[in-house]
Amino acid sequence: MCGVDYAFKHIGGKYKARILWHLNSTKVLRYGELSRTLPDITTKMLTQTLRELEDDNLIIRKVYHEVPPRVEYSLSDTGKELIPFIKHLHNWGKKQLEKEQSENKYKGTIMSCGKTPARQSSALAVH
Amino acid sequence: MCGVDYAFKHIGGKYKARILWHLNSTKVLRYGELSRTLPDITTKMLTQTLRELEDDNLIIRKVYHEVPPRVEYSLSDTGKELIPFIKHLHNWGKKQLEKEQSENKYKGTIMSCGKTPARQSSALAVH
DNA sequence: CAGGATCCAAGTGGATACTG
DNA sequence: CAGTATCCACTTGGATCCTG
Repeated sequence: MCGVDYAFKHIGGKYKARILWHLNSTKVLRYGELSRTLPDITTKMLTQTLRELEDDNLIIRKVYHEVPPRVEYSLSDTGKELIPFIKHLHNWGKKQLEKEQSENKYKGTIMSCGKTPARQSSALAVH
Repeated sequence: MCGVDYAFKHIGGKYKARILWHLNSTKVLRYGELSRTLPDITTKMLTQTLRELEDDNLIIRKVYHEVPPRVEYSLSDTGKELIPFIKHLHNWGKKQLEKEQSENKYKGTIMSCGKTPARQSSALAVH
């Protein structure tokens, strides 16, 4: 077990980083707001993910005993420590996405003159 | 699709970050060396993970056509851009682990990334 | 409104045997 | 040495319906 392993175990998964990221920009979000912020998430996954984040002390869950019920989620101090890295990751991912997009513009027009070369025959191979 | 999503898709998984991390400390590693560095990985997972990293242009695969065969892996420039953030993650994870250990949650857990400590080179300290 | 409970499909990783 | 090839267990996440 190492730090990298540990970290990925706790903030890996499909939605955790995104939830932390959104909580950082908005400071506090209700359950329904989170649900709308992540349009593709199901209630099961949202609840489950929030529980895990709470168990790991990355977010704070505040329940208001009202009718109708209200629950607010915000970043804990430990969770805030992850923001710089998520930001780095976000920028890197965005850059790569843009790079891929500009490459895809020419896909199928100029680039495809022949068969795609096999992996082993790449220019990197030393003969 | 957002940057965070993209990034996690490409460096998520059980071994990717660890492989990049080790490649950073050692600069270049052969297949067998990586296998020994990550004692719990199977050849199937190691090969598969390396292929994905290569397809995403995060590592460079250099084949020497010798007998016995030799293949060396190293970080690409894009891969190197990920190191600062993996470092952040590593430190955060280590800190959390130590916090938990002092709470006796993980009694007897051995903390290390792989077999060889792979002393941090001076180049790493630059960041 | 903020979940809980099931059931199920897809994806991820492991064990083992074999190869150029 | 550096992988392939199968087969299989487990985990993750999705769909749907229900509730205090």
